[in-house]
Amino acid sequence: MISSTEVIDELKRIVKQKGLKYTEQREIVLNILINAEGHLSAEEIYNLIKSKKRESSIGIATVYRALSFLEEVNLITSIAFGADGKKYESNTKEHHDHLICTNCGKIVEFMDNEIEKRQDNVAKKNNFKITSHSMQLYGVCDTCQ
Amino acid sequence: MISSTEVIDELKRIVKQKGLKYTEQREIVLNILINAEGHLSAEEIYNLIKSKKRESSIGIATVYRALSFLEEVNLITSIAFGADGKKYESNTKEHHDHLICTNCGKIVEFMDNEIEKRQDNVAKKNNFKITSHSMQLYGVCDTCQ
DNA sequence: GTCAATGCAAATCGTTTGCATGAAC
DNA sequence: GTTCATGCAAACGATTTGCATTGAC
Repeated sequence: MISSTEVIDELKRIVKQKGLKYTEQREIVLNILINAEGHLSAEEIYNLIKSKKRESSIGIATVYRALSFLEEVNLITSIAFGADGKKYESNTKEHHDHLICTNCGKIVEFMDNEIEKRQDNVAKKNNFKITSHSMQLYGVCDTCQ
Repeated sequence: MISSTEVIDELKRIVKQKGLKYTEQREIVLNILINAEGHLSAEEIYNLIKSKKRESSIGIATVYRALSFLEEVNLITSIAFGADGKKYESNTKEHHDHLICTNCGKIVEFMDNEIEKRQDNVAKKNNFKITSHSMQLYGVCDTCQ
């Protein structure tokens, strides 16, 4: 687990190293994801920014550009939750998979070392060099049953 | 594994039972998915129909409507492959997961009983009643490395 | 004849792009 | 001052909808 200031510093480092510019907007987007409980869509992030700090405006295009950039430099990760489109989470979190309630939308994160090991195994057997994986279990949660 | 005529009969049964109408279009879409090797998008199915039988026309909207319907009654399943949008496969196939090459798009299907077992376990521990799951391993395949 | 399904075109949604302007360096 | 990032609006691709017509029953 990495602290949030460390991630922001990392962003500054990457931006400088690439000869790019450090902007408030990229920091805001990253900060929101660091402090977010769950997984956010581009639109949700956009709305959060607009409602929280009404003095500074931000364009939805900038949110998308920031998200692509942050994912490219591996500070955040996107996951495609069914039809709902892409959602993002910051990489400050440990790796984990998702249990999703199809009724209320509740998401429980979990991690199973044995599954991870077996996934690597499957990949090896098929001569794939794994870069990432995505695993979601869909069902009905405790309270919704 | 279920035979393709059985699936078509199943479709006829469901349609009748729901008091709906049996149309050639729904049958065509289902048939394409039954006979398809891999996973097809709505657009790919649409193009297949247009090229194969140029006498009968079909609208893209009808393809989408047929796909939603068939998924709803559980004759086909959709999977969201990253940014490429939804793809469909018929439920005649055994359950399996996917290994996806991020370079050439090649998809390898696999099945691991131990992983399945562990998934059920995780669900039980969290009091979820699992309805389905989706698992994709992303990486670079043999020939692309 | 009734009602659902279709085909088409228009509408909508999420996302991306072009371009002039503004901000970081 | 140069160059990258931004904001806006227009463009885009995938999917959905409204509506008049067609086809299954």
